[in-house]
Amino acid sequence: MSAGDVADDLREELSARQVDLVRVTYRLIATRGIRRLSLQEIADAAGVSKALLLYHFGRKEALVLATMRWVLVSAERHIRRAIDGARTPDEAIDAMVDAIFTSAEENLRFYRTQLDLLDHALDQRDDHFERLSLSYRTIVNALYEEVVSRGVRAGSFQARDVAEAATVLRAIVDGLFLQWLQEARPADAHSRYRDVCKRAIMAYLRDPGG
Amino acid sequence: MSAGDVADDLREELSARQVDLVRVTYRLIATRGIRRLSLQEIADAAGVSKALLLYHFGRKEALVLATMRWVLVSAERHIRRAIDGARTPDEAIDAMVDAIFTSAEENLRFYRTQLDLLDHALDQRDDHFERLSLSYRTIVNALYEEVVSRGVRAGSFQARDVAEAATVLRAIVDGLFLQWLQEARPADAHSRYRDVCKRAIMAYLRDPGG
DNA sequence: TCCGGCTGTCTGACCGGTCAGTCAGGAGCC
DNA sequence: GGCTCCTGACTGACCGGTCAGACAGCCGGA
Repeated sequence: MSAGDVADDLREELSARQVDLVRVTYRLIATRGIRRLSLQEIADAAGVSKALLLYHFGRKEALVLATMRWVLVSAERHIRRAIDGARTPDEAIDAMVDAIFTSAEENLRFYRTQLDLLDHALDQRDDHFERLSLSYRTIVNALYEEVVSRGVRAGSFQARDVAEAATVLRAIVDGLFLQWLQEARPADAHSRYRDVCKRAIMAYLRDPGG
Repeated sequence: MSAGDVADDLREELSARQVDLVRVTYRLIATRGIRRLSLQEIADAAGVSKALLLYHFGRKEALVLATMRWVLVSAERHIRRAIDGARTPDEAIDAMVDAIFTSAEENLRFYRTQLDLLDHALDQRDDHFERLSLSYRTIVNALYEEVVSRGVRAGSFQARDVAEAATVLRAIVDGLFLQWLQEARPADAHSRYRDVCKRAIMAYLRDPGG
Protein backbone atom coordinates (compact mmCIF):
# COMPACT_ATOMS: atom_id res chain seq x y z
CA MET A 1 0.00 0.00 0.00
CA SER A 2 1.45 3.35 -1.05
CA ALA A 3 1.34 6.49 1.01
CA GLY A 4 -1.16 7.89 -1.46
CA ASP A 5 -3.64 5.11 -0.81
CA VAL A 6 -3.33 5.61 2.92
CA ALA A 7 -3.92 9.32 2.63
CA ASP A 8 -6.91 8.70 0.37
CA ASP A 9 -8.41 6.53 3.03
CA LEU A 10 -8.26 9.41 5.46
CA ARG A 11 -9.31 12.12 3.07
CA GLU A 12 -12.94 13.03 2.92
CA GLU A 13 -15.07 15.95 1.92
CA LEU A 14 -17.33 17.20 4.68
CA SER A 15 -19.73 20.12 4.43
CA ALA A 16 -19.60 22.80 7.10
CA ARG A 17 -22.78 21.42 8.62
CA GLN A 18 -21.31 17.94 8.72
CA VAL A 19 -18.23 19.20 10.50
CA ASP A 20 -20.48 20.81 13.10
CA LEU A 21 -22.16 17.50 13.76
CA VAL A 22 -18.87 15.62 13.78
CA ARG A 23 -17.52 18.03 16.36
CA VAL A 24 -20.49 17.51 18.63
CA THR A 25 -20.15 13.74 18.24
CA TYR A 26 -16.48 13.84 19.11
CA ARG A 27 -17.14 15.92 22.20
CA LEU A 28 -19.59 13.28 23.45
CA ILE A 29 -17.42 10.24 22.87
CA ALA A 30 -15.23 10.74 25.93
CA THR A 31 -18.10 10.48 28.36
CA ARG A 32 -20.00 7.52 27.00
CA GLY A 33 -18.05 5.73 24.29
CA ILE A 34 -19.52 5.49 20.83
CA ARG A 35 -21.31 2.26 21.39
CA ARG A 36 -23.43 3.60 24.24
CA LEU A 37 -23.97 6.87 22.44
CA SER A 38 -27.34 7.00 20.74
CA LEU A 39 -28.16 9.20 17.78
CA GLN A 40 -30.76 10.86 19.96
CA GLU A 41 -28.14 11.95 22.46
CA ILE A 42 -25.94 13.40 19.76
CA ALA A 43 -28.91 15.14 18.21
CA ASP A 44 -29.95 16.62 21.56
CA ALA A 45 -26.44 17.87 22.21
CA ALA A 46 -26.35 19.44 18.75
CA GLY A 47 -29.80 20.93 19.18
CA VAL A 48 -31.17 19.22 16.10
CA SER A 49 -33.44 16.28 15.39
CA LYS A 50 -32.15 12.76 15.18
CA ALA A 51 -33.43 12.52 11.64
CA LEU A 52 -31.06 15.29 10.58
CA LEU A 53 -28.06 13.14 11.44
CA LEU A 54 -29.39 10.40 9.22
CA TYR A 55 -30.15 12.95 6.53
CA HIS A 56 -26.53 14.11 6.44
CA PHE A 57 -24.76 10.80 7.04
CA GLY A 58 -27.19 8.09 6.00
CA ARG A 59 -26.26 5.68 8.79
CA LYS A 60 -24.86 5.97 12.28
CA GLU A 61 -21.80 4.04 11.17
CA ALA A 62 -21.01 6.73 8.59
CA LEU A 63 -21.23 9.48 11.20
CA VAL A 64 -18.90 7.57 13.49
CA LEU A 65 -16.50 6.87 10.65
CA ALA A 66 -16.47 10.52 9.61
CA THR A 67 -15.82 11.57 13.19
CA MET A 68 -12.90 9.21 13.53
CA ARG A 69 -11.40 10.27 10.21
CA TRP A 70 -11.69 13.88 11.22
CA VAL A 71 -9.99 13.26 14.56
CA LEU A 72 -7.19 11.17 13.15
CA VAL A 73 -6.37 13.68 10.43
CA SER A 74 -6.15 16.42 13.04
CA ALA A 75 -3.92 14.28 15.23
CA GLU A 76 -1.56 13.42 12.43
CA ARG A 77 -1.19 17.08 11.45
CA HIS A 78 -0.57 18.02 15.07
CA ILE A 79 2.24 15.51 15.55
CA ARG A 80 3.72 16.27 12.15
CA ARG A 81 4.03 19.96 12.98
CA ALA A 82 5.68 19.16 16.30
CA ILE A 83 8.46 16.99 14.94
CA ASP A 84 9.05 19.25 11.95
CA GLY A 85 9.83 22.10 14.31
CA ALA A 86 12.48 20.18 16.25
CA ARG A 87 16.17 20.82 15.64
CA THR A 88 17.73 17.78 17.36
CA PRO A 89 16.59 14.15 17.77
CA ASP A 90 16.14 14.60 21.51
CA GLU A 91 14.10 17.70 20.88
CA ALA A 92 12.00 15.78 18.37
CA ILE A 93 11.11 13.12 20.96
CA ASP A 94 10.33 15.81 23.48
CA ALA A 95 8.15 17.75 21.08
CA MET A 96 6.42 14.65 19.84
CA VAL A 97 5.51 13.43 23.30
CA ASP A 98 4.33 16.92 24.22
CA ALA A 99 2.20 16.94 21.08
CA ILE A 100 0.68 13.60 22.05
CA PHE A 101 0.11 14.45 25.70
CA THR A 102 -1.86 17.60 25.01
CA SER A 103 -4.23 17.77 27.94
CA ALA A 104 -6.12 15.35 30.12
CA GLU A 105 -9.44 16.34 28.63
CA GLU A 106 -8.29 16.06 25.05
CA ASN A 107 -6.39 12.81 25.61
CA LEU A 108 -9.41 11.27 27.30
CA ARG A 109 -11.49 12.02 24.23
CA PHE A 110 -8.83 10.94 21.80
CA TYR A 111 -7.94 7.62 23.34
CA ARG A 112 -11.51 6.75 24.04
CA THR A 113 -12.09 7.24 20.33
CA GLN A 114 -9.05 5.11 19.53
CA LEU A 115 -10.41 2.32 21.69
CA ASP A 116 -13.76 2.56 19.95
CA LEU A 117 -12.03 2.40 16.60
CA LEU A 118 -10.10 -0.67 17.67
CA ASP A 119 -13.31 -2.24 18.90
CA HIS A 120 -14.96 -1.70 15.55
CA ALA A 121 -11.86 -2.75 13.64
CA LEU A 122 -11.72 -6.06 15.48
CA ASP A 123 -15.21 -6.80 14.25
CA GLN A 124 -14.14 -8.35 11.01
CA ARG A 125 -17.52 -7.63 9.44
CA ASP A 126 -16.60 -3.99 9.33
CA ASP A 127 -14.13 -3.41 6.58
CA HIS A 128 -14.30 0.38 6.72
CA PHE A 129 -13.10 0.64 10.29
CA GLU A 130 -10.40 -1.92 9.75
CA ARG A 131 -9.01 0.04 6.85
CA LEU A 132 -9.23 3.32 8.71
CA SER A 133 -7.36 1.80 11.62
CA LEU A 134 -4.68 0.46 9.29
CA SER A 135 -4.30 3.82 7.55
CA TYR A 136 -3.80 5.69 10.75
CA ARG A 137 -1.39 3.10 12.09
CA THR A 138 0.69 3.25 8.94
CA ILE A 139 0.87 7.02 9.00
CA VAL A 140 1.77 7.30 12.66
CA ASN A 141 4.35 4.53 12.45
CA ALA A 142 5.98 6.41 9.58
CA LEU A 143 6.21 9.49 11.77
CA TYR A 144 7.82 7.48 14.56
CA GLU A 145 10.23 5.83 12.15
CA GLU A 146 11.22 9.23 10.86
CA VAL A 147 12.09 10.47 14.33
CA VAL A 148 14.04 7.33 15.17
CA SER A 149 16.00 7.20 11.94
CA ARG A 150 16.90 10.88 12.24
CA GLY A 151 18.31 10.12 15.68
CA VAL A 152 20.16 7.06 14.47
CA ARG A 153 21.75 8.98 11.62
CA ALA A 154 22.77 11.74 14.03
CA GLY A 155 24.32 9.13 16.31
CA SER A 156 22.03 9.99 19.23
CA PHE A 157 19.93 6.83 19.16
CA GLN A 158 20.62 3.16 18.84
CA ALA A 159 18.26 0.83 17.04
CA ARG A 160 18.90 -2.50 15.44
CA ASP A 161 15.79 -2.06 13.32
CA VAL A 162 14.11 1.30 12.82
CA ALA A 163 10.70 -0.17 12.08
CA GLU A 164 10.86 -2.30 15.21
CA ALA A 165 11.92 0.68 17.29
CA ALA A 166 8.96 2.64 15.94
CA THR A 167 6.67 -0.20 16.97
CA VAL A 168 8.10 -0.20 20.46
CA LEU A 169 7.78 3.57 20.78
CA ARG A 170 4.18 3.28 19.72
CA ALA A 171 3.69 0.52 22.28
CA ILE A 172 5.17 2.63 25.08
CA VAL A 173 2.93 5.57 24.23
CA ASP A 174 -0.26 3.54 23.79
CA GLY A 175 0.48 1.27 26.74
CA LEU A 176 1.04 4.21 29.05
CA PHE A 177 -2.19 5.81 27.91
CA LEU A 178 -4.00 2.57 28.61
CA GLN A 179 -2.81 2.74 32.18
CA TRP A 180 -3.38 6.45 32.46
CA LEU A 181 -7.00 6.01 31.39
CA GLN A 182 -7.52 3.75 34.37
CA GLU A 183 -6.05 6.14 36.93
CA ALA A 184 -8.48 7.23 39.60
CA ARG A 185 -7.76 10.89 38.78
CA PRO A 186 -6.39 11.07 35.25
CA ALA A 187 -6.08 14.84 35.24
CA ASP A 188 -3.71 14.78 38.21
CA ALA A 189 -1.57 12.02 36.72
CA HIS A 190 -1.35 13.46 33.23
CA SER A 191 1.97 15.30 33.46
CA ARG A 192 3.56 12.45 35.39
CA TYR A 193 2.72 9.98 32.62
CA ARG A 194 4.07 12.38 30.04
CA ASP A 195 7.39 12.50 31.86
CA VAL A 196 7.47 8.74 32.32
CA CYS A 197 6.86 8.41 28.60
CA LYS A 198 9.78 10.68 27.71
CA ARG A 199 12.14 8.90 30.10
CA ALA A 200 11.06 5.46 28.88
CA ILE A 201 11.58 6.33 25.23
CA MET A 202 14.96 7.86 25.96
CA ALA A 203 16.05 4.86 28.01
CA TYR A 204 14.98 2.58 25.20
CA LEU A 205 16.65 4.54 22.40
CA ARG A 206 19.66 5.91 24.19
CA ASP A 207 22.89 4.63 22.80
CA PRO A 208 24.87 3.34 25.79
CA GLY A 209 28.08 4.42 24.08
CA GLY A 210 26.70 7.89 23.28
CA MET B 1 -5.19 -1.01 49.71
CA SER B 2 -3.53 -4.13 51.09
CA ALA B 3 -2.73 -7.22 49.07
CA GLY B 4 -5.49 -9.00 50.97
CA ASP B 5 -8.15 -6.60 49.76
CA VAL B 6 -7.01 -6.98 46.20
CA ALA B 7 -7.08 -10.74 46.39
CA ASP B 8 -10.54 -10.60 47.96
CA ASP B 9 -11.77 -8.64 45.02
CA LEU B 10 -10.71 -11.41 42.71
CA ARG B 11 -11.79 -14.31 44.84
CA GLU B 12 -15.18 -15.76 44.21
CA GLU B 13 -17.00 -18.99 44.72
CA LEU B 14 -18.43 -20.49 41.56
CA SER B 15 -20.38 -23.73 41.32
CA ALA B 16 -19.30 -26.31 38.76
CA ARG B 17 -22.25 -25.34 36.60
CA GLN B 18 -21.33 -21.69 36.78
CA VAL B 19 -17.80 -22.46 35.70
CA ASP B 20 -19.20 -24.31 32.68
CA LEU B 21 -21.17 -21.27 31.65
CA VAL B 22 -18.26 -18.94 32.32
CA ARG B 23 -16.05 -21.07 30.10
CA VAL B 24 -18.53 -20.91 27.24
CA THR B 25 -18.82 -17.16 27.67
CA TYR B 26 -15.07 -16.70 27.62
CA ARG B 27 -14.77 -18.77 24.47
CA LEU B 28 -17.24 -16.49 22.70
CA ILE B 29 -15.70 -13.21 23.72
CA ALA B 30 -12.84 -13.35 21.22
CA THR B 31 -15.10 -13.47 18.23
CA ARG B 32 -17.69 -10.85 19.10
CA GLY B 33 -16.66 -8.85 22.15
CA ILE B 34 -18.84 -8.89 25.21
CA ARG B 35 -20.88 -5.92 24.24
CA ARG B 36 -22.15 -7.48 21.04
CA LEU B 37 -22.66 -10.80 22.72
CA SER B 38 -26.27 -11.42 23.67
CA LEU B 39 -27.35 -13.76 26.40
CA GLN B 40 -29.18 -15.72 23.74
CA GLU B 41 -25.96 -16.39 21.85
CA ILE B 42 -24.19 -17.57 24.97
CA ALA B 43 -27.13 -19.77 25.86
CA ASP B 44 -27.22 -21.28 22.37
CA ALA B 45 -23.50 -22.01 22.49
CA ALA B 46 -23.91 -23.64 25.89
CA GLY B 47 -26.97 -25.59 24.77
CA VAL B 48 -29.17 -24.16 27.49
CA SER B 49 -31.92 -21.58 27.71
CA LYS B 50 -31.24 -17.91 28.17
CA ALA B 51 -33.21 -17.97 31.39
CA LEU B 52 -30.73 -20.39 32.90
CA LEU B 53 -27.97 -17.83 32.65
CA LEU B 54 -30.10 -15.36 34.55
CA TYR B 55 -31.02 -18.06 37.03
CA HIS B 56 -27.37 -18.67 37.88
CA PHE B 57 -26.03 -15.14 37.66
CA GLY B 58 -28.97 -12.81 38.15
CA ARG B 59 -27.88 -10.27 35.56
CA LYS B 60 -25.78 -10.29 32.44
CA GLU B 61 -23.35 -7.95 34.15
CA ALA B 62 -22.71 -10.56 36.85
CA LEU B 63 -21.97 -13.25 34.30
CA VAL B 64 -19.53 -10.99 32.54
CA LEU B 65 -17.92 -10.01 35.81
CA ALA B 66 -17.56 -13.64 36.87
CA THR B 67 -16.02 -14.52 33.52
CA MET B 68 -13.48 -11.74 33.81
CA ARG B 69 -12.58 -12.64 37.38
CA TRP B 70 -12.10 -16.23 36.38
CA VAL B 71 -9.83 -15.28 33.48
CA LEU B 72 -7.75 -12.81 35.45
CA VAL B 73 -7.16 -15.23 38.30
CA SER B 74 -5.95 -17.86 35.86
CA ALA B 75 -3.66 -15.35 34.15
CA GLU B 76 -2.12 -14.20 37.40
CA ARG B 77 -1.40 -17.77 38.49
CA HIS B 78 0.12 -18.53 35.12
CA ILE B 79 2.54 -15.59 35.23
CA ARG B 80 3.35 -16.19 38.88
CA ARG B 81 4.41 -19.76 38.19
CA ALA B 82 6.57 -18.65 35.29
CA ILE B 83 8.63 -16.10 37.21
CA ASP B 84 8.90 -18.31 40.29
CA GLY B 85 10.61 -20.95 38.20
CA ALA B 86 13.28 -18.63 36.85
CA ARG B 87 16.81 -18.69 38.26
CA THR B 88 18.21 -15.42 36.89
CA PRO B 89 16.65 -11.99 36.19
CA ASP B 90 17.09 -12.43 32.44
CA GLU B 91 15.48 -15.82 32.65
CA ALA B 92 12.60 -14.30 34.62
CA ILE B 93 11.89 -11.77 31.86
CA ASP B 94 12.09 -14.49 29.28
CA ALA B 95 9.78 -16.81 31.17
CA MET B 96 7.35 -14.03 31.95
CA VAL B 97 7.04 -12.89 28.36
CA ASP B 98 6.64 -16.50 27.26
CA ALA B 99 3.92 -16.92 29.85
CA ILE B 100 2.13 -13.83 28.54
CA PHE B 101 2.49 -14.69 24.85
CA THR B 102 0.93 -18.13 25.16
CA SER B 103 -0.69 -18.61 21.78
CA ALA B 104 -2.40 -16.47 19.19
CA GLU B 105 -5.79 -17.96 19.93
CA GLU B 106 -5.50 -17.59 23.68
CA ASN B 107 -4.05 -14.08 23.50
CA LEU B 108 -6.81 -13.00 21.17
CA ARG B 109 -9.37 -14.09 23.71
CA PHE B 110 -7.50 -12.67 26.65
CA TYR B 111 -6.80 -9.21 25.28
CA ARG B 112 -10.23 -8.89 23.81
CA THR B 113 -11.51 -9.54 27.31
CA GLN B 114 -9.09 -7.00 28.73
CA LEU B 115 -10.36 -4.39 26.29
CA ASP B 116 -13.92 -5.16 27.25
CA LEU B 117 -13.00 -4.82 30.90
CA LEU B 118 -11.38 -1.46 30.23
CA ASP B 119 -14.44 -0.38 28.31
CA HIS B 120 -16.69 -1.22 31.23
CA ALA B 121 -14.26 0.24 33.76
CA LEU B 122 -14.25 3.58 31.94
CA ASP B 123 -17.99 3.76 32.38
CA GLN B 124 -17.90 5.40 35.77
CA ARG B 125 -21.38 4.14 36.57
CA ASP B 126 -19.96 0.68 36.95
CA ASP B 127 -18.06 0.45 40.19
CA HIS B 128 -17.60 -3.34 40.04
CA PHE B 129 -15.65 -3.35 36.81
CA GLU B 130 -13.56 -0.41 37.88
CA ARG B 131 -12.54 -2.21 41.05
CA LEU B 132 -11.85 -5.46 39.25
CA SER B 133 -9.67 -3.62 36.77
CA LEU B 134 -7.80 -1.92 39.62
CA SER B 135 -7.30 -5.21 41.44
CA TYR B 136 -5.82 -6.92 38.46
CA ARG B 137 -3.62 -3.96 37.63
CA THR B 138 -2.27 -3.86 41.16
CA ILE B 139 -1.49 -7.55 41.19
CA VAL B 140 0.22 -7.61 37.82
CA ASN B 141 2.20 -4.48 38.55
CA ALA B 142 3.44 -6.14 41.74
CA LEU B 143 4.63 -9.11 39.69
CA TYR B 144 6.46 -6.83 37.29
CA GLU B 145 8.01 -4.87 40.15
CA GLU B 146 9.21 -8.08 41.67
CA VAL B 147 10.99 -9.13 38.50
CA VAL B 148 12.57 -5.71 38.05
CA SER B 149 13.73 -5.34 41.63
CA ARG B 150 15.23 -8.81 41.60
CA GLY B 151 17.23 -7.80 38.54
CA VAL B 152 18.28 -4.51 40.07
CA ARG B 153 19.50 -6.21 43.24
CA ALA B 154 21.40 -8.74 41.13
CA GLY B 155 22.99 -5.89 39.21
CA SER B 156 21.55 -7.03 35.88
CA PHE B 157 19.03 -4.23 35.43
CA GLN B 158 19.05 -0.51 35.84
CA ALA B 159 16.02 1.39 37.04
CA ARG B 160 15.78 4.78 38.68
CA ASP B 161 12.38 3.82 40.09
CA VAL B 162 11.18 0.24 40.27
CA ALA B 163 7.50 1.15 40.23
CA GLU B 164 8.00 3.32 37.18
CA ALA B 165 9.93 0.58 35.41
CA ALA B 166 7.08 -1.83 36.12
CA THR B 167 4.66 0.64 34.58
CA VAL B 168 6.80 0.92 31.47
CA LEU B 169 7.14 -2.85 31.17
CA ARG B 170 3.40 -3.14 31.39
CA ALA B 171 3.05 -0.45 28.75
CA ILE B 172 5.40 -2.26 26.37
CA VAL B 173 3.51 -5.52 26.76
CA ASP B 174 0.05 -4.01 26.46
CA GLY B 175 1.05 -1.61 23.71
CA LEU B 176 2.54 -4.38 21.63
CA PHE B 177 -0.58 -6.47 22.06
CA LEU B 178 -2.68 -3.53 20.94
CA GLN B 179 -0.74 -3.46 17.70
CA TRP B 180 -0.64 -7.21 17.37
CA LEU B 181 -4.43 -7.34 17.62
CA GLN B 182 -4.63 -5.15 14.57
CA GLU B 183 -2.31 -7.22 12.44
CA ALA B 184 -3.89 -8.63 9.31
CA ARG B 185 -2.82 -12.14 10.31
CA PRO B 186 -2.23 -12.18 14.06
CA ALA B 187 -1.34 -15.87 14.20
CA ASP B 188 1.57 -15.37 11.82
CA ALA B 189 2.88 -12.36 13.70
CA HIS B 190 2.59 -13.80 17.18
CA SER B 191 6.11 -15.10 17.70
CA ARG B 192 7.62 -12.00 16.13
CA TYR B 193 5.81 -9.75 18.59
CA ARG B 194 6.93 -11.96 21.44
CA ASP B 195 10.55 -11.53 20.40
CA VAL B 196 10.15 -7.80 19.92
CA CYS B 197 8.70 -7.66 23.40
CA LYS B 198 11.67 -9.43 24.94
CA ARG B 199 14.19 -7.28 23.10
CA ALA B 200 12.36 -4.07 23.99
CA ILE B 201 12.21 -4.92 27.68
CA MET B 202 15.86 -5.90 27.73
CA ALA B 203 16.89 -2.73 25.91
CA TYR B 204 14.89 -0.69 28.40
CA LEU B 205 16.19 -2.41 31.51
CA ARG B 206 19.71 -3.27 30.47
CA ASP B 207 22.33 -1.56 32.53
CA PRO B 208 24.71 0.08 30.02
CA GLY B 209 27.58 -0.57 32.41
CA GLY B 210 26.56 -4.22 32.89
C1' DT C 1 -41.98 -50.43 48.46
C1' DC C 2 -44.83 -46.87 47.48
C1' DC C 3 -46.33 -42.13 48.23
C1' DG C 4 -46.51 -37.07 48.95
C1' DG C 5 -44.20 -33.06 49.49
C1' DC C 6 -40.16 -30.37 48.96
C1' DT C 7 -36.14 -28.32 46.61
C1' DG C 8 -33.00 -27.09 43.12
C1' DT C 9 -32.58 -26.78 38.17
C1' DC C 10 -34.33 -25.48 34.00
C1' DT C 11 -37.50 -23.67 30.26
C1' DG C 12 -40.89 -21.13 26.95
C1' DA C 13 -43.57 -17.35 26.66
C1' DC C 14 -43.80 -12.86 27.45
C1' DC C 15 -42.82 -7.79 28.67
C1' DG C 16 -40.82 -3.23 28.60
C1' DG C 17 -37.53 -0.50 26.87
C1' DT C 18 -34.09 1.13 23.59
C1' DC C 19 -32.49 2.36 19.28
C1' DA C 20 -31.35 2.77 14.27
C1' DG C 21 -33.59 3.80 10.48
C1' DT C 22 -38.05 5.31 7.48
C1' DC C 23 -41.33 8.43 5.79
C1' DA C 24 -44.51 12.02 4.77
C1' DG C 25 -44.51 16.46 4.95
C1' DG C 26 -43.24 21.48 6.36
C1' DA C 27 -40.44 25.85 5.94
C1' DG C 28 -37.60 28.87 3.56
C1' DC C 29 -35.42 30.17 -0.72
C1' DC C 30 -34.46 30.42 -5.82
C1' DG D 1 -42.83 24.82 -8.62
C1' DG D 2 -38.72 22.71 -7.30
C1' DC D 3 -34.85 22.41 -4.30
C1' DT D 4 -32.35 21.89 0.14
C1' DC D 5 -32.66 21.44 4.86
C1' DC D 6 -35.10 19.83 8.45
C1' DT D 7 -38.62 17.53 11.73
C1' DG D 8 -42.08 14.50 14.44
C1' DA D 9 -44.18 10.37 14.36
C1' DC D 10 -43.66 5.86 13.53
C1' DT D 11 -41.77 0.99 12.78
C1' DG D 12 -39.29 -3.22 13.33
C1' DA D 13 -35.66 -5.54 15.48
C1' DC D 14 -33.23 -6.72 19.32
C1' DC D 15 -32.26 -7.62 24.00
C1' DG D 16 -32.19 -7.98 29.08
C1' DG D 17 -34.95 -9.48 32.40
C1' DT D 18 -39.43 -11.69 34.64
C1' DC D 19 -42.45 -15.36 35.67
C1' DA D 20 -45.28 -19.40 36.08
C1' DG D 21 -44.65 -23.71 35.78
C1' DA D 22 -42.30 -28.39 34.26
C1' DC D 23 -39.30 -31.96 35.70
C1' DA D 24 -36.05 -34.93 38.33
C1' DG D 25 -34.12 -36.27 42.55
C1' DC D 26 -34.42 -36.81 47.41
C1' DC D 27 -36.21 -37.62 51.95
C1' DG D 28 -39.31 -39.11 55.58
C1' DG D 29 -43.22 -41.69 56.79
C1' DA D 30 -46.56 -45.46 56.35
